[in-house]
Amino acid sequence: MQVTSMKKTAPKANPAPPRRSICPVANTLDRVGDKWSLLLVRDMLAGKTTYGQFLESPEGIPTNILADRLKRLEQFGIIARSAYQERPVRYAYTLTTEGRQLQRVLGALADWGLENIAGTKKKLGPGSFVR
Amino acid sequence: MQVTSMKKTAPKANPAPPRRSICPVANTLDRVGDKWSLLLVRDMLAGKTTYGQFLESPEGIPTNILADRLKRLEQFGIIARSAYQERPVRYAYTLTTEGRQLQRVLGALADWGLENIAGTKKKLGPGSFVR
DNA sequence: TGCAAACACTTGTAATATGCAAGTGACTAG
DNA sequence: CTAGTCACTTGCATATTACAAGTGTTTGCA
Repeated sequence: MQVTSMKKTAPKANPAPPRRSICPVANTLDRVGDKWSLLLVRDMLAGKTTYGQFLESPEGIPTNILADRLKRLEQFGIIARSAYQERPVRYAYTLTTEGRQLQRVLGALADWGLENIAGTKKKLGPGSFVR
Repeated sequence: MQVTSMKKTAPKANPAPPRRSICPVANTLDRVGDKWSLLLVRDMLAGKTTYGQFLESPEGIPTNILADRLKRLEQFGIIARSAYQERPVRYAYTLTTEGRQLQRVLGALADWGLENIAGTKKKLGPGSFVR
């Protein structure tokens, strides 16, 4: 099939999603403002790196949501994917520098929950990200 | 009406929604982990109190979502509703002590956005909640 | 050589949430 | 009496989420 013009192949890869406002809070929420994204960041801060490890978390993220969120977070530059072995290829997901800076957000969310929601507990130990 | 046993009439009014885990982050996200709730908290920290004022924010929250979120946040004890005038009755929504403590979360989200998302700006002035 | 199992997903489908437009009721100003 | 405002509610189309099941690649083991 002959291509007579390149009209359809856009010069930009992504058409830049419309932003709700210039507010930094609104823009941050558009990236991680859902029920799952920040839990994945939490898990990565705690040292988890693989798809299987994320599935083990007690909240029980559905597999399709997990795949979607990993893709989104990677597109936003919050996490990076790298193969940690070939044959079979296995991927490790880790936080970028940007992603690691979300630690302050996670810490604030955790503090609020511990103070204001009965029955919440921080799991201390080597894997804990808090402070 | 005779009550032979109290098995069915629960001592609690609400059946307590199932929690995903005891993690303070997950529980906090179950209350405010969506695209709109924290923007309303932001607006209230900035001094807004009425339904109409929330609608004016640049993000453009739909009216049904606004009504729903105000109800939810009130149920969670994050905001309180009070009539500031009778005839016609008009309501003011304000943060509770718990709600005001979300300021740390908002501050962290704003800081992250300002550092990592190009084009975001904090609107300084009398209404700014940052710090 | 065959077979079960693990990993990292993808697909299908139903339930739920969101976004948009329009409508409602109580009042108020002209 | 009419138009307009405020604070919502309702209907409906679309999008997102949750749950279950399936896929392809590879390894361990009999």
